[in-house]
Amino acid sequence: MTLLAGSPRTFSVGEVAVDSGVAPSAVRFYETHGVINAVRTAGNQRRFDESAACRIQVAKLAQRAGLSVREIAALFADLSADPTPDEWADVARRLVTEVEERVRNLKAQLAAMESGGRLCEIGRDDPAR
Amino acid sequence: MTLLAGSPRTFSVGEVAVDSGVAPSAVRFYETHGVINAVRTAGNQRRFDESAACRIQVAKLAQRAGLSVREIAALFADLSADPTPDEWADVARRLVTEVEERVRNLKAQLAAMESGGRLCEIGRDDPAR
DNA sequence: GTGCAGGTTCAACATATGTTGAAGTCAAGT
DNA sequence: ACTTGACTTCAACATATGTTGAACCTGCAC
Repeated sequence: MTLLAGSPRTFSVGEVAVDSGVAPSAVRFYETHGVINAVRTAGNQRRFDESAACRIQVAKLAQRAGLSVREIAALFADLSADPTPDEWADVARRLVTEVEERVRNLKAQLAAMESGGRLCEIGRDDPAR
Repeated sequence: MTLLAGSPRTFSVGEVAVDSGVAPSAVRFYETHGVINAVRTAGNQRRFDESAACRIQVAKLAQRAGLSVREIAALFADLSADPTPDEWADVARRLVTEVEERVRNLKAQLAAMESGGRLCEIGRDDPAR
């Protein structure tokens, strides 16, 4: 059943920054843009669960693969705090599907250019030369 | 030998815009940033060779796959005006290599997360729980 | 209970990637 | 030669992705 809450350990902005390898300002930026979620202490300080650093590491790589912060936030939207392996698996599947689609598009265009003989008149008809 | 120049047809900003599916302002932007090259008429108007629209179409897809305009310009730097198939093939090879590397990194991180059992402490050691 | 490292917000700055508008010039058809 | 649509440059604006600094507040260790 695994209904027990895991370790209630939380992390400050600075800790998440170190753990994820980005600047504290970036951690705040990701929170305001929905890539990670925070609760607040009585004194208004952010506290993150242990998935935060992980989300950021994935987000950075997803950005390198062409996804915007908005797209990444949307992708992570289904993820609960301290997500289950199943939740992560679903996110991973959708993420990989998306980036592979983009790579497929790129490759198709390149292949069309090369097989096109001379140059890429892909979407164009060229009736009168 | 094929030393004969191909068709000396050139294209205006507006023509390249239509052929590549971007706005004229974007065509000028790509020229100032080295994605495409222009010569100038006596009256200072840009004239592009027929590879320009093609470069832009590839550039848009490469951007979707995570490359910056600067990176794309660097990739196209070796390309001559009206590039040979060999030149295009070399650019295509390097481009695909780069984007596939990024996808590999993304997948590796995701796999590490899932096989990690619980969550991603990838680069971190966690001596005291 | 005090000190201070590290937290808060907010505004300004910075870079990337473009778009828009003004003011003026070019090219191509008639 | 004129007209007119498309071109030129330049500055301002817009959005995305952050960083930096000022001014102030918290949490924790002593």
